[in-house]
Amino acid sequence: MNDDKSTAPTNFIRNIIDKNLAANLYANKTWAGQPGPSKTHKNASIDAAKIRTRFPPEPNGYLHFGHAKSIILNFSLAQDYGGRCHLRFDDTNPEKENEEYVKSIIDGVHWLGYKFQDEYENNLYYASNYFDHMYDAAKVLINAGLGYVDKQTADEIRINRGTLTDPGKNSPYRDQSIDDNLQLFEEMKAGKYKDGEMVLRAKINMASPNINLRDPAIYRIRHVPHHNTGDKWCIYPMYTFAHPIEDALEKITHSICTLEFEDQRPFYEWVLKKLAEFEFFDKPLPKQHEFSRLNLSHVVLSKRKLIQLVEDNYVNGWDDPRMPTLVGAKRRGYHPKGFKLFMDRIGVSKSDSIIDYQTFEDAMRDVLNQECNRKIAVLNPIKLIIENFDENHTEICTVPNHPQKPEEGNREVKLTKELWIEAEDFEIIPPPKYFRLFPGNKVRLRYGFVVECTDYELDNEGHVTTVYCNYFPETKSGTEGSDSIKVKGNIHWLSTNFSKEITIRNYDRLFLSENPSELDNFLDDINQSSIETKSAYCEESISDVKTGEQFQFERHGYYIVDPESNSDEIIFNRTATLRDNWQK
RNA sequence: AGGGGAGUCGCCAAGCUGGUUAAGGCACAGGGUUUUGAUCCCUGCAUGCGAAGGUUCGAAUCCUUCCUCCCCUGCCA
Repeated sequence: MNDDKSTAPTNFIRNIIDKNLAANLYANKTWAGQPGPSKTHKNASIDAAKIRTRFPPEPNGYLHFGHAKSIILNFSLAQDYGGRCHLRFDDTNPEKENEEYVKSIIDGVHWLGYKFQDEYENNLYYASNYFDHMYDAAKVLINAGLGYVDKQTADEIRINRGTLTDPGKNSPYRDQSIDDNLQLFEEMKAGKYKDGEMVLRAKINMASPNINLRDPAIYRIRHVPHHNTGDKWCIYPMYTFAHPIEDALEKITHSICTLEFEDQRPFYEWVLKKLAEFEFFDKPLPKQHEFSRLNLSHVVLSKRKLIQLVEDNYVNGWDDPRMPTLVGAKRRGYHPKGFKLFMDRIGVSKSDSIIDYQTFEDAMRDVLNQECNRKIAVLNPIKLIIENFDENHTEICTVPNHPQKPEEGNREVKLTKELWIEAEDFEIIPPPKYFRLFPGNKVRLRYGFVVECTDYELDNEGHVTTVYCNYFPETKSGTEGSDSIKVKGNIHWLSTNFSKEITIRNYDRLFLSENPSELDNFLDDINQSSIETKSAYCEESISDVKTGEQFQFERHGYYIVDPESNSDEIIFNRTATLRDNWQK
């Protein structure tokens, strides 16, 4: 599974990096060991990191599968090219961000298996720690006549921005003197003005066909305390201005973001080019590259919709195993290695795409098959009584913990006269090609004996309650006679005397249609049977299991111990079923 | 409508400085192994690269026109 080197990730971003490296673009790039403008890095040594990438989340929500794509992309690039990947909180909007999200994001990145700190560097950064630099950068622009304080209202600015087809109109404050702008900007910072009263704008071109270049706002007034800087600031930079600066301060080489920022790239480049002209930054400057975000079928990934699912209680919180969040994935039993395999398989490109959920699930199965030891569980029990079996006898059966990994060892399971088997493993009138139990048919009790069905019993409603069999003592698994009777069917079982009751939560997809986001109301599309809770029997060896432990219940699927388990009740969440090629 | 992107097998995705039988994965179909109808292993699966023209000995790759889809008019990111 990990020898998936045939699918060796090659994508347009790697091609760009290869080309940049071949051109020796970063040969003279210095790094002072910490972020800063050109003066910080000026006399520093050559950066040991061949490239620098970053994952820059805004701490205003929980990480989801889409973030996982970006995290894995950026960190694996840094890993593969001998570089570094920074985790940077893009916390420039105090109204939405908080520490709780910061913590959960750090946990999520760690959970996926990535480190951003070691004995050499600690690459955990906050955009809010750069506010002084950003303020300085804004003044550089103002001094160069490239920035002005606009007293128009938000509405006026919007109207004067023009439309997609009509050019905008210059602000009456556009030609204010540099000194006035400087003074106004300082007064903004000093708290002299109210929220929204004025804004600092870059002076570019109000007639640009690219709306992002029509004198974008770069600083706004917000008298709101910040989770990191407290009351120090009442003006905050806009993302479009802050982001290129953050990247340049951190000497990022490849600034990778999603497609919707493509139109923003000219401004990103404008900011850096101007600041480099005034020696605020050194070359090489970071370059922005865009890839298409992850879309998964049968899933919603927009923050707004995710919040709705949680707040309106369609799911039980952000870590509900049905949620496409990282905390949900962890609780569902999705494995970090599975995420990486999945990302390798789907690649990175610029085309919009919707990936089958099946592809994701299949990558998980691949990983889980390797990672999980096996257990036996009977989920839908009916009784099987071996008529010719001594009711005082207990037969010890040896069971391998992992069929492909003998080094995982064996365990013992006890077989007695009265057993639980799956209701699905018996049919009164078998469908074509059915090779499990039916009257007259022989089947192997996995790891035990071959039995032949002699009779069965029904309840008042016609449901099978008990199946009667005779066993063939010479056919015990692992003995010479085990092959003396050939059978096709092979079913699992548990002694009614030696089994433990557990709780099972079988999860299924949360949405019925392929693309719920396209629907008028995605909430109508919720799968009402996305969770099924039931009690089941499991082998005794399950008793001392711990939260987070994962197993394959043979012939069923992959299960993980839920945190809500306690000494009285062990709860298992179904991560995924096994593939099933058998159709009736 | 102005600007920016994307269209290669059911779903992804290489290739795209022109020259190979158009990689690979997932899915699917068939076969083998197997005490999980799982895993694993084989085999098959685009005369075709959004469409139409053109250039060329030769085009998915170059040119022209057209079509479809996505993104952009926050003092969000």
